[in-house]
Amino acid sequence: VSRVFSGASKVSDAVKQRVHDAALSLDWIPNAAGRALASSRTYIAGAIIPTLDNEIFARQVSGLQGVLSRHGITLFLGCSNYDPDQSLLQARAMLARGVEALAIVGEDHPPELFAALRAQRVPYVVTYSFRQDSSHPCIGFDNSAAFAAITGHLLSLGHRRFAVIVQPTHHNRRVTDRLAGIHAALAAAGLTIGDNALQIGPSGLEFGALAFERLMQADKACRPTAIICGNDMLALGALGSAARLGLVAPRDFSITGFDDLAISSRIEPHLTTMWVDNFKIGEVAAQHLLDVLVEQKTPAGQEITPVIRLRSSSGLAP
Amino acid sequence: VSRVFSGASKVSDAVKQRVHDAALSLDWIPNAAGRALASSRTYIAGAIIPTLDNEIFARQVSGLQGVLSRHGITLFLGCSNYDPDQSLLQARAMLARGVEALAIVGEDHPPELFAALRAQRVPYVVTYSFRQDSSHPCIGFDNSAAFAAITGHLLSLGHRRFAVIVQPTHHNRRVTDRLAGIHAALAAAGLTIGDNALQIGPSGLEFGALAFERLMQADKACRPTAIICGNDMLALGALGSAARLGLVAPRDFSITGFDDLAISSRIEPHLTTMWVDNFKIGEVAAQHLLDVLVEQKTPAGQEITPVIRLRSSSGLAP
DNA sequence: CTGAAAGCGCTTACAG
DNA sequence: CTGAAAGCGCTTACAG
Repeated sequence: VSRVFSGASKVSDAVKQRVHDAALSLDWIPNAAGRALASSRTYIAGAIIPTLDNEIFARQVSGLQGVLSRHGITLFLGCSNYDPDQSLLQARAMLARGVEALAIVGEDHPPELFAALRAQRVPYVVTYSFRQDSSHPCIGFDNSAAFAAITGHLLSLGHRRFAVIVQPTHHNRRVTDRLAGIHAALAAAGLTIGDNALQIGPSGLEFGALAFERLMQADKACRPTAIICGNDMLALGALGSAARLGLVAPRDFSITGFDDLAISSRIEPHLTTMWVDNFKIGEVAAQHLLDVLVEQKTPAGQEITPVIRLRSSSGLAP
Repeated sequence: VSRVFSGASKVSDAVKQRVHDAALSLDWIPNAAGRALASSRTYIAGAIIPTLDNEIFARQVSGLQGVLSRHGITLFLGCSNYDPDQSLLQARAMLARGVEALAIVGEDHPPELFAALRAQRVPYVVTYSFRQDSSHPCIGFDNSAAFAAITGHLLSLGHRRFAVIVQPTHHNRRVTDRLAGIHAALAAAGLTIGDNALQIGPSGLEFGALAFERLMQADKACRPTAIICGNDMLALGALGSAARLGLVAPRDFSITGFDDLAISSRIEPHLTTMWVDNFKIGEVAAQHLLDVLVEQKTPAGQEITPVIRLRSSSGLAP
């Protein structure tokens, strides 16, 4: 039975047939626990992401799942909800169940998590974030460079008064890196962001709207002319607010997002933003893990470059 | 070691300590395959959804995953991409890996899939769809009744010329049911949908926009005054198209969606739609499966009633 | 409370 | 090509 089910080995067709018939009539399928124990292979991989509520992570999981299932590997999914304790728990549960490889979004996790992966000799890749000097194999993009590029675009349009609306930075190095990129690009132009011009709050339309109102309460002479948002949702929320206040981009202000959601190019004004191929990140991550598992390669990183989409929400400074 | 790690049994504190110390210094964690083989429990459940690209399914998986992981159960995730062959393959892979329970979106899957679940005695629930006379335990809502309700709302506003924009019906009973609900409600009012007034195409902004243009090419006297869309994305696409054509809801036409995406209440006009608590569907599904696993209950269904959100995209017929 | 042993369902040499 | 046996790492009575 084992020889028949574990593929191409020397079994006569007659026996093969007999085994298959018996399996069919008994509803028998091989037991993975027995196989795992005997072969020390589980054909299971894991993915840990912050949340499925954000389509960028959902797309990554799609990419991972597609490639892995084509190679006979089933995927465990865990969500940390941006809580490092949760990501550690999920990782431990997956290790105990014998995952052979793990993809995890970002590198801001407890050191115990990476230590456990090393101790169990489970190959892993960090996805979404990419830093040249990271101690982990990364598949993603440089958050700092991406936001420096957006800032550079707005500077080239003549903007001098900047504001920023971003997600919480707590346990989220990606956001910290984005802020660092903005600060660096502004500093190179001799500019800074004032205390009131940095709005930090929950990712979503709601806070984008609120933050925009706060920013625009200032005297017209001091108001920011360029608003950099940490993602499209925040920017779309801000644009909703602008419509209610009678402010129009790019006449009264310029605004940028990040992610290039489907809706962002289909509302007025079309949103200037950056697109990251998250599906590809998932696929590349899966391929890297397979390379390590199947061909014993050492896991390397790979940078996936985001693409800037210049649209009508950004224009020359007034 | 087994007694220490499998929880509360009679082991002296001294031995407990010694075992934990040894485990720590050796980076030892229990092997799930051995445990599964000896105990015939795997602590694994599975979820099969059409796609993660749709936030309604992503939310459902979040709900499932949260409840299950709190009960020590890890979740396999599979996506079928609306392909019945894929859902069968994924289900088989999960059964072979010993899932103890399965949640699967919708009931339009190959009979072999449900037969395999029964043969392996793996409890399952069908999610998202709910039909009183279904042969499966369902946790979700009645797609037909939901769309009959939307149609009823538009009828009560005096509309008599209806059009429909929906997703492909192939291998997707949920869409067929939605159409049936619309047809039934219209038939009760002595109305039908003309051939040209039924637009079927890929779910998304793109096709929504295209379908709307097609519908509005007709003479003003024959144009539909009420457009029922299969989901919010199609409706938002249609509204984008309307803006370009200079048509305004609810003055020139009324339009409805389904899902109540975050953006739907934040663009002009606010979209009339229906909201389904998909997170709750996931949580309830997980709880039902746990009830079956832990307390040997027989799986029952549960209806999760959608909520209609009346907003400014629908109004009195011209 | 502790130790020793059988057995869960496979894979993998090994002998024929 | 086929059969028989050891062993993977646990759990679970059982004896003490």
